[in-house]
Amino acid sequence: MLVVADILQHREKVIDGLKKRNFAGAEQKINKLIRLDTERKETQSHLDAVLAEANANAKEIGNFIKHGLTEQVALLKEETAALKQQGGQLKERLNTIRKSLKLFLYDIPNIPHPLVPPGTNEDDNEVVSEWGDAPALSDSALPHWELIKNYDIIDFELGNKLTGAGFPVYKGKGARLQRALINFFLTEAEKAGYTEIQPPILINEESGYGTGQLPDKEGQMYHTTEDNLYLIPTAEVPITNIYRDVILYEKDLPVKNAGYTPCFRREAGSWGSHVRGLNRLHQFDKVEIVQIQHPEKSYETLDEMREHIEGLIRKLGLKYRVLRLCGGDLGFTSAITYDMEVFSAAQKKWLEVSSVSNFETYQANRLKLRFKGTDNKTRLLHTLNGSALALPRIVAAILENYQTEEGIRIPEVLTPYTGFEMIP
RNA sequence: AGAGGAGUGGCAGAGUGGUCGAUUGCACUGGUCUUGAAAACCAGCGUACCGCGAGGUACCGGGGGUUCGAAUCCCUCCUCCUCUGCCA
Repeated sequence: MLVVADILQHREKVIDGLKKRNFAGAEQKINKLIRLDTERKETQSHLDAVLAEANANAKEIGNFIKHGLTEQVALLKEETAALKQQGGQLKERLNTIRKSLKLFLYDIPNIPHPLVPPGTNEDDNEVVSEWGDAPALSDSALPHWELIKNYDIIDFELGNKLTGAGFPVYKGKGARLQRALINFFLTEAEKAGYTEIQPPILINEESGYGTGQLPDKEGQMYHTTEDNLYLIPTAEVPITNIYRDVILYEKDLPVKNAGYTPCFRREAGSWGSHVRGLNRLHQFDKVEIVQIQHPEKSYETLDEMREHIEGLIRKLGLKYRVLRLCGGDLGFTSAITYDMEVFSAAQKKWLEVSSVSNFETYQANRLKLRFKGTDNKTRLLHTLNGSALALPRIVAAILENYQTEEGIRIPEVLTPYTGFEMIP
């Protein structure tokens, strides 16, 4: 969430930023927020004064008792009881104000970075770069949902039987390809200096709030009501929440963590014919990279992460492009996001396989993730994360782009991990 | 899952109703001394909110309660340890 002090200091900038996102009622909401904060300060000051007086009385009563001045004790107790009642009311009011202030802050998204282009939807995203060539496929080339049937490597019907739509079963070389990709991505992350993490894939409510999935995306996560836990939609949640309520030292920065997890998304209401095959699933595998960085260095880090991700796609030999998301398409908690899209040759579609974002202090503020600088001051850190990479669409692109008459060729970098060069 | 015990500042560890935000040790930071280092000595050393400041307020696992006053008493939840049970 945004920092109230920043809102007070840069009111116009904040409002302009929210407008770039097409955030409805930006001005009114910010004004209301400022009023609430003023009220909060006033109430707090008042309460503090009352408590200070009550505390002084309590000490005085202690002294009276010590000296056996029972009448004074009774008198002062009575007086203090009144203060206490007043304090109770103020406290209640303060809590109410605090709560609605928090709700307001939860409701306000991050301010976009100046580089973020204006726009309302994905058509307004800016193509930053493009790399590679689409393979020359024969006329008999098939989309991946046909290929997986023909080669019997991924089975949606079986998934339907076991769980339901969007939970495919990977079989034989299909399963092995999954394992190879995860292994390849993790090894590359390790080479790039990331520490591998294996986090829990169920998280509690607090963690959900920490990285901003709650309350914004409540309905998008699978919820186990018995224990009030959520299945993670991305490894970002547990891996970033490791640093909830943590104060780091400047010398420990940047923190670089990576992890493989399955990811679970309900995708409520976003099902349709355009999401055939592996294009959209309820459960999928992903390797995520997360960095925690000094506020002045986070944009260098963002570039570094982007290069890492692009490197992976290049090594796999897939044609791709990089998009800078426009204000309207930007995630709630993100200040800037780049999407990497791979070209799926048979579908003739761009498929998003990675999204890398700088959240600046938005998550850190909720997480209370700070660092102690060399000046010994405590400040909020910047958090960043990116997919490196999400598997299903990469698999879709590999299957389609590498299909031949003899079978599906495996990209060279993967063969040490798969142990085979061809799915015949 | 049942019984018992415990949760205090970065760590260790005092404190069981009254100036306790908390003794002390270690660690850490600055200084003195030293050719340098170590040792010794001196000083500093949690977080948040309000205030220009002096200063005030809150926080001893979380939440609630008793009391003029709670780290200390009560209730509840969470976590950890020991034993029993169960289990991959």
